[in-house]
Amino acid sequence: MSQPATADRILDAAEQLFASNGFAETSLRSITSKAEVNLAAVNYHFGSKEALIQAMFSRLLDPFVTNFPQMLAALQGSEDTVDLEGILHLLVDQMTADGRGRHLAISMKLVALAFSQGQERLKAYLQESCADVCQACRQLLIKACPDLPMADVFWRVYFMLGSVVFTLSGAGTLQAIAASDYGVNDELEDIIRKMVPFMAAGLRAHT
Amino acid sequence: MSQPATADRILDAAEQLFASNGFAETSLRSITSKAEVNLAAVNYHFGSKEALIQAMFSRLLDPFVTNFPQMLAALQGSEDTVDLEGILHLLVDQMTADGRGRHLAISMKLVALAFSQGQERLKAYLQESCADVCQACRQLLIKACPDLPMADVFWRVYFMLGSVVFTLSGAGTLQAIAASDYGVNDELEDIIRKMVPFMAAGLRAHT
DNA sequence: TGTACATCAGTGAACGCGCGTTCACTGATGTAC
DNA sequence: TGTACATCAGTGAACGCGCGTTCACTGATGTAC
Repeated sequence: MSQPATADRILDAAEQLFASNGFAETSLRSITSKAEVNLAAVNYHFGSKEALIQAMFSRLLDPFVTNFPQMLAALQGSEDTVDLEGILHLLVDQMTADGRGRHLAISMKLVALAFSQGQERLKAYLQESCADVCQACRQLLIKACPDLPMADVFWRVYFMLGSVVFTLSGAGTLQAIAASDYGVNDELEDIIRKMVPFMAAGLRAHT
Repeated sequence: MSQPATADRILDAAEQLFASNGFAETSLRSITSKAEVNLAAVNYHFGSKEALIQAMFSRLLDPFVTNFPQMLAALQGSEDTVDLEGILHLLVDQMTADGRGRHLAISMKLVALAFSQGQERLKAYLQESCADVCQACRQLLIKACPDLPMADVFWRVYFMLGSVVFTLSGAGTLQAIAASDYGVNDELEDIIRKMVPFMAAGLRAHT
């Protein structure tokens, strides 16, 4: 019966404004103004600014966290020799699915933001909801790199995560530099694909 | 004649508080309280909160930007075949020089913060003051990887920067996880050194 | 050497602004009898 | 079918709090004559 779109309009505006300005820098007034809803609607639908931020991350991550296990299962079911590039390309495909170009950059900005200036509550929530996914990835990578000590796999997962989050969250700026200094016009998807050989080689490197 | 330490005490407190809480989240009152100086001293010495943030980054980056060229010169003077691992280890040594362990994590947090939630003014300043250093690094890496297209070197520099900034800025949390889940107690310096083979292999990877 | 003035480093109290939040209220839709 | 009540979605105006900033002021040090 056509759910009222107010809450979603608030979340849409919040994503964009938080991503480009930060959490404390973005006022509820600017969000409700962009979403064209009443100021009090935020507290009516979400309860508080902090709860709005959590709800925003839930909407962003829940589909990913839900889809991930079956994606991994499909991958593991096929063979028992694991192809590193195959895993990474699958992750990339997952991220770039259904043409969510701009949205991906926004998501990564929000993740970077949460890590660098989020409150403890938010970080704990993110760590908890990603723990399984991270664990599953790590298992897969350990299998794909049997010669590498587990502690090294651990760190290299974060090295890769850093590359992805940093590059994609700053993609807008970096694309502009690349275009003006090197005349290359890489789309976001091109940049992500360029990461695959870099990360695969990094993972395979001898300690 | 023993310069008054007030301004430096403010900068010290600002570094720590901004790094752990963010710019807008940290009030001048909390900074001056930690520094044990009068609230009005910030505006007396720096003019505004924004100017304080810029001054903090200046103090942080200026020594690095100043030292960097002669460091590179020393490296280039030695031979004309450039050793990739040699460059990276030199950068690592530069970062970990004079036992600035905790300080490095704080610096990286501030850089991550500036990228993800800084105002345009600050980002422009950082980009400008790092442009030469970045350019010099890129030249060196292009020489070290003659088979790689320049545009790829460009992107891979940011992949590496992302690994470094992300991992070091979250080092505290990650070290705790590593210790509890894998029983490894890597110091900050160990983590940075682990990055060298990862990044070198990533740089050498075929596109 | 002494006096007058200038600069410097800091201080305490107040200012006004923008913020997140609250509250009494409205109008539409759903449900019970 | 009609009436009474309940719930839901939203609204407009106000509240008080904490913020960055300002300003008149103080006391110490330096400089000129």
